[in-house]
Amino acid sequence: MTEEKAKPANFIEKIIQDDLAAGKHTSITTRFPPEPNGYLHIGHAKAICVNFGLAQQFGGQCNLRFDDTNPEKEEDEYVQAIQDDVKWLGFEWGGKIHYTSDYFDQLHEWAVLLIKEGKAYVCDLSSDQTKEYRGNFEKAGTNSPFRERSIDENLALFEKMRAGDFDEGACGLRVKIDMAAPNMSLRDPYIYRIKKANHHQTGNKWCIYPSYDFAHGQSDAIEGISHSVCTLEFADHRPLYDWFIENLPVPATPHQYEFGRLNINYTVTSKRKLRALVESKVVNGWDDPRMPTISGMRRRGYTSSAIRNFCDSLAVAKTDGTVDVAQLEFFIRDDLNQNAPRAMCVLNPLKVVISNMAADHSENIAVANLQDRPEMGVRDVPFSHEIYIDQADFKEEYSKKFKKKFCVGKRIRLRHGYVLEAESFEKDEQGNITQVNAILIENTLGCDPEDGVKPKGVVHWISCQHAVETELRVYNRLFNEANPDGGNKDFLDCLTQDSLVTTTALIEPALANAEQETVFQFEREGYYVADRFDHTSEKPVFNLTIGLREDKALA
RNA sequence: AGGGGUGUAGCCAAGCGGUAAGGCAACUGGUUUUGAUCCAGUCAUGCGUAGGUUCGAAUCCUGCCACCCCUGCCA
Repeated sequence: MTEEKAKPANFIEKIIQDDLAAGKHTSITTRFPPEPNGYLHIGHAKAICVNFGLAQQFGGQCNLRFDDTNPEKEEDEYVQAIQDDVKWLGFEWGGKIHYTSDYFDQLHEWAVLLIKEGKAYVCDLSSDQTKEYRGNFEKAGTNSPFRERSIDENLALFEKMRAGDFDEGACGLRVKIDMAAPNMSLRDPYIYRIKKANHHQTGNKWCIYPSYDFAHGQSDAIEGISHSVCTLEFADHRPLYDWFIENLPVPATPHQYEFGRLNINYTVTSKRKLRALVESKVVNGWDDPRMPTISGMRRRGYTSSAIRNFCDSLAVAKTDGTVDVAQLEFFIRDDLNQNAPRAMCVLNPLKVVISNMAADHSENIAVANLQDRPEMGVRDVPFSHEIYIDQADFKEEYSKKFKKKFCVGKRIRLRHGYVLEAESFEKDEQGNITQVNAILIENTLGCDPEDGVKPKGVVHWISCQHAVETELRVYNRLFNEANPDGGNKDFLDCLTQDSLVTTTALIEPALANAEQETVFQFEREGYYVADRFDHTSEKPVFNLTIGLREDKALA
């Protein structure tokens, strides 16, 4: 075991440690509670890692609960996709999947109880009137004229709401707290509203639905959640959360803790904006490789362990900062560098003819898929007298900046192969170099030239007659602004024009048989993944996951 | 009559009265059959700011400033 410095505990871990030490809990239970109204994104990945991570760390359990209190915005497509994403990230939820809608009967019963205790009332104010009565930051609100309705009247009215006798918006159930509270969420919040929508789980059973505030804490209590961890914007709701727990005969007393949500520069992490990108067809769906959705990153070739490592590197604190994308990219490269098999792909082919090699000669060079990882296997790379290298690797004239490039009179090492020496090159009418003529230095497979003249550089290559064509989808960042949704900018005005460039390239024959979703490092070029859906051996398709780091001095 | 949060390097942060951890980025060198990786090293006399308490303050106190969130029958 290597002695690594322990990561300092974050404030939530400390709270849990204290609770456990004080005997407040013998075990802990957390929950990840997405609303199924869109796909999960990198911000959710952090929440998932925090909640499931806490459960793992303290030997507890984490529930997956769909917070489905607003049927108008939700769909079963999303509940399926969310499950796939959580599983793919590598987490297992405790027991069955939970839905807030599982508790609609109980929640309704508790709402009736609040009415019976004189703590809730049916309010007929329109939404505009409600807004006026609520007051504002500087001014206290005023009580609704319906606040003092009798318990019997409220009971009857609420039953009529439930029975579907009222139109949407005609009235709602509110809890009687304090219209003068400085915390706006305490000014008689609505806890039930009329929505005559079909619900993806409960169908047409209900036409009234509990609000987030009325459902969340009680659901936590029902499930025995000990630590309900959410993001900072819910901090104002905590007093309300606690109010329901105190005023209702709930089976447990969960507590809410808030941490700062994840922001990353050059990307947007709000479902609303991601949905806009999908609906305006800026991208090809929620799983477009340019999307910061979990399914998009997956299709991009990001691995789940890289995403988890990134999330674990993040602070769980109350600050609201913006993490540099470079930090995400570091963890992607770090994982791929250690695990991605290597292969060769030539993006801009330049033919090299080897004059001292028989035209009908061809041989297979056995190449390890990943150095120092023999279990990753070996493949045959065919070699013959005509090969392609990348145009960028041949220079007409030698220069110090390009000391590792190929040029006439200089030697170059073919990656995993022989050493070549360039003799001449040919140009077309436009002045483009069309062919390089070279000689092969004998006995240089796996060893240096016997004359002691070692090549300075190494280039990747493909045998002409064995090359396989592939489609390459080269992705750049979607936004050209570090903060696309900052200030008074419209994030749709910050889109990069060439966020997707589709080209063709030449790959080793072995790559055509790659399994979908396998990420390779195309040596000296970058990491590319065989597309999860479109790649086949007949028509290979690779997506750029991320480029290799580059020496800035050479750019 | 506003309330709730937060300010430590370019970015993310640890620190909880004893003299500024760590990661990313950047920059120097070295190794290298990937200009990748890897290895070694550099990078805050300073903790939003002004005072105060103390032998000693990023840590305690006071004032001020800045930023984020809250006025959905969304979550």
